[in-house]
Amino acid sequence: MEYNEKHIKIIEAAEKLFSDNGFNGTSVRDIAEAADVNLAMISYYFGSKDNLLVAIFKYRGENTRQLVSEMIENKELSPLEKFYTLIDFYIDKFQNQQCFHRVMAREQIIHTHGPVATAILSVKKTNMELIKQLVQEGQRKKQFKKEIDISLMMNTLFGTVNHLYTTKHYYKELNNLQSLSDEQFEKQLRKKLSVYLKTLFKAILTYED
Amino acid sequence: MEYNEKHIKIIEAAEKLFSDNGFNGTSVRDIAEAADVNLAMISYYFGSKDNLLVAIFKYRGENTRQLVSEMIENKELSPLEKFYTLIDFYIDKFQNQQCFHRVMAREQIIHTHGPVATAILSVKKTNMELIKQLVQEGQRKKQFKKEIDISLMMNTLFGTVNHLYTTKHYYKELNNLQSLSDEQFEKQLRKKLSVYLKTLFKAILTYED
Amino acid sequence: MEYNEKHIKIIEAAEKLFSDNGFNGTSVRDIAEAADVNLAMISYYFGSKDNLLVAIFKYRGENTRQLVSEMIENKELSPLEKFYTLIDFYIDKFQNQQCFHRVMAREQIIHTHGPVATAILSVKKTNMELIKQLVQEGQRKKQFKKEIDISLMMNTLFGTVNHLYTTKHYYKELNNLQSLSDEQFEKQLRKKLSVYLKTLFKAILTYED
Amino acid sequence: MEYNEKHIKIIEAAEKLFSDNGFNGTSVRDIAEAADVNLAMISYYFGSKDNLLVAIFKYRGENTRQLVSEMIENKELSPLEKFYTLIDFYIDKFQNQQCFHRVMAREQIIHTHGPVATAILSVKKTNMELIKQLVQEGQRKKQFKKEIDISLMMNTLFGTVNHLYTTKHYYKELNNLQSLSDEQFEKQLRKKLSVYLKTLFKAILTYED
DNA sequence: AATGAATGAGTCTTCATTCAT
DNA sequence: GATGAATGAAGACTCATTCAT
Repeated sequence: MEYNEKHIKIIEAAEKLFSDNGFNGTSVRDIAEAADVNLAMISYYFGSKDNLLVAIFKYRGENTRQLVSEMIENKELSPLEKFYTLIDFYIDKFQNQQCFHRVMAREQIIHTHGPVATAILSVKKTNMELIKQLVQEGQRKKQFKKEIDISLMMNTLFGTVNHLYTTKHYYKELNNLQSLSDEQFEKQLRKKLSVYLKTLFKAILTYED
Repeated sequence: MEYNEKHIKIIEAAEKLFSDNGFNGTSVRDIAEAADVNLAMISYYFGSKDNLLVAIFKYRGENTRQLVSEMIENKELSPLEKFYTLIDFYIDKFQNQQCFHRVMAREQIIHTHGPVATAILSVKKTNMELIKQLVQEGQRKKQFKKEIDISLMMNTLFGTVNHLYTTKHYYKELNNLQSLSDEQFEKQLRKKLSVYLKTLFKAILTYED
Repeated sequence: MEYNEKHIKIIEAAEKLFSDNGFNGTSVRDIAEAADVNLAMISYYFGSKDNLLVAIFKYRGENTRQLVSEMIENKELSPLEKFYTLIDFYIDKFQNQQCFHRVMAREQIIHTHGPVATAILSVKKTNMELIKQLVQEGQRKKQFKKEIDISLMMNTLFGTVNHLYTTKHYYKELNNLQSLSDEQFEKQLRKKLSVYLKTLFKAILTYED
Repeated sequence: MEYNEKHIKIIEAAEKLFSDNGFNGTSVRDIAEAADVNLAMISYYFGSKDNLLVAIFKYRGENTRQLVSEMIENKELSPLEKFYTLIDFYIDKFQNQQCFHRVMAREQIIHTHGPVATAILSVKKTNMELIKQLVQEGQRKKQFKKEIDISLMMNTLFGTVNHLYTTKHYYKELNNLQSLSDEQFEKQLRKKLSVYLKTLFKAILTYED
C-alpha cells in the first residue's frame, strides 16, 4: 500500500489524537481538523475510521523489519552486542514513536480478532522472528544459555519498555521527578533504562560470571 | 465508600464490558442491561459514567494493601521467599482479575490527570510502597543487592505480567498454542510465568552464585 | 388554603429559583435542596411541580386585596392622593417581591388557560376592581377625567413598573449606572420612578392646569 | 451572519414554539418536527439550542434600525408627528411579531448576562439611541419639554405595548371581550392603543395647551 | 478526485414522579 | 406523616458515514 502526503498527514494526526484520547474518544471530525483536510476525505481515503486504525499499524510496521534485519546480519558484532543494540533500538523506537506505541498498547488489548488484530499480529511476528534469530545465533555460538523462553523474554523486553513509556506520567510522579523538564526527564529515563535492560538481559541470556 | 450489592453488580458488569469493548466502546445502556438494573440507576448511584470508572479502581484497589502487607510482615519467610510469594500473588491477581487489569492497562495510558489518574496513582503508590519495604528488608539482611532501581524493577514485574495477560491472545497465536483449551493454556501459562519470573528476579535481586 | 412553615419555605425557595432560572429551568431537586426539605415532600405537599407554581400565585395574591381595599376606603385622602399612595404601594410591592413578579411576568405570557392562568387572572381581577373603584370615585368627585380607559391605564401602570423591575439589569447598563451598588441603584430608581409615575398619572387622570 | 432558507425555517418554527411553551418547554425535537428538518440539523446549523435562541434575537434585531432610522430622518414631519409614527411602528411590530416579542419578553427577564443578554442589549441599545435622537430633535426645536427622562419614558412605551400584547388573553378576559374574534379583537386593540399612546405621549413630551 | 450538506442512530444525563416502608 | 430508593420518559447533543455534485 502506497500512502501519499495527505494519507500520512491524516495518519499522523489520527495517531496523535488516538494516543491522547483513545480511538473511541476521538471523532473523525477531530482528525479532519487536526490534519486540516476535509471531513469526508477520511472516509474517502480509508473507507472507515476502523480502517484508518489498521492503516496506522501498517504504516508504522513497515520500516522495522528492514532496520533490525540489517543490524542482525552485521558480522562485526557479537550476539550480546547485537542484543544491546537491539535494546537501544527499541528504546529509541518507543521514545520517538510514543504516540504510536500508546495507541498500539491500548488497541492490542481489546482487539483479539479482526483486521486490527491481524495487523498487530503481523508486527509482533516480525519482531519475534528477528529476535528468535538473534537468540539462536547466540546459542549456536555458545554465548547464550540453551534454555531461554524467547516468548517470555520478549514479554519482559516489550512489557518493560512499553509499560514505562506508556505510563511515564505515573513513573514521574512516583519518583518525585515532577520538577524535571520533559526533555531532561526523557533523556535521563532513556539512559537509566538502557543500562538497566542491558544488565537485565545479560543476566537472562548469558552465563554470568 | 461502602458499595452495596447493586453497586457491585454494576461495577462488575461495567468492568467486563470495559475490558471487552473499552470504556468509550461501552454504553451506559449496555452496562445497565448486563447488570440488569435500570438505566437511570447508574447515574443515580455513581453520578456519571466517568465516576463509575473511578469507582472500579477504588473497589479493586481496596483489598490489595492488606493482603500484601500481612504477607510482608510474616516473620517466617526470607526476603527472597517473600518476593516469590509476591510474584505468585500478582500472577494470581492478574489471572483472576483479568478484566480489571485490562481496563486499568488501557485507562492508565490516557489518563494523565484527573480523578481516574488519581485513583490509579493511589493503587500504584500502595504497590510501590509495599515492594520498597520488602526490597529494603532484603538489603538490610544483606540478601539483596545494594544497587536496585526499585521503580524500574517494578516496571519489569508489572510490565511483564501485564503485557502477557492483556495480550495473551497474541502470545497464544505466536506460540502456536491455539489447540489448547483456555483452561489448559492459563494453567500452563501461570506455571511457566511463575518459574520464569522467580528466576528473573532472583537474578535481579540477589548475589547469584 | 392554609400554608404551614414548610409549605412557605418551599414556596419561597421555588420562587427564588423560578425567578433566576425559569420554571422549566428549575428542577424539583433544586428546590428541595434550596428549601432543605426532602425531595419527595414537594410532590407530597403540593401534588406536582405545576401545582407548586399555582400555590405561589395564591400565596402572593392573598394579601394585596385587603391592604389596597383599606387604603381606598380611607376618607381623609383625595382620589389623586389615593392614587399616589397606590403608585407607591405597587412600586414597593414590585421592589420587595421582585422574585415573585419576575416569575409572574414570565408565566403570565405562556399560560393562557389552565390553573396557572386562573390563579393569575384572579390576582389581576382584584387589582382591576380596586383601581376601577378608585378611578370612579375620582370621576364622581369631578377630579378625574370622564374618559379614562382604565384597562389601558392599568397596562401603563403595571407595564411600566413591571418592565422596569424585571429588566432593571438592562436599564442599569443602558444608563451607565454599573458603578452604583445595588442598594444605591434601587433607592435611586424607586425615587425617580415614583416622581415620574405621579406626574404621568396626574396627566392621564386629572384636568391639568 | 447570513441565514439561508432553512435557517429561517428553523428560526421561525423555534420562535413560535418558544412563544407558546417557553424555551425550556420546547424540545429541539419539537422544533425539528415543526420546521420539518432533521433533528441533527439544528445542532449542525446553530451549534446548540442556546445559540438558536441568540440567532432569533439577531435575526429579528437586524431590520429595525434601518426602518426607524429612515423615518426619523424624514424632513417633512414634525417631531411629534414622527413620534406618532414611531408609536404606530412599534405597535405594528409587536402585533406582527407577537411570537418574537413574547420570547423576548420572557428571556430578557432571566438573562442578565451571557450571549442572550448581549443580543438583547444590542436590540435595546438601537432603540434607545434612535428614540433619544428623536426626542432631542424635538427639544432643539422647542416642541418637546426640556426635562424628559428618556429611559423611563421608553419603559412606559415598551412596557405598555409589551405588557398588553404579551398578556392580551387576560386583557380580553378582564374586559369581557371573549365574544370577539381574534381578528376583530386585534384590530380594535390596535386602534385603541394607538389613540391612547398618542394622547399619553403628547402629554409626556409636549407643552400641553 | 474531492467535498459540503445532511442524517439516522446512538450518546450520556436529567427529569418529575411514585411507592414501599 | 414523611422519605429513600427507584424508574420510565425525555432531554440535548455527537457520531461515523453517505451522497449529490
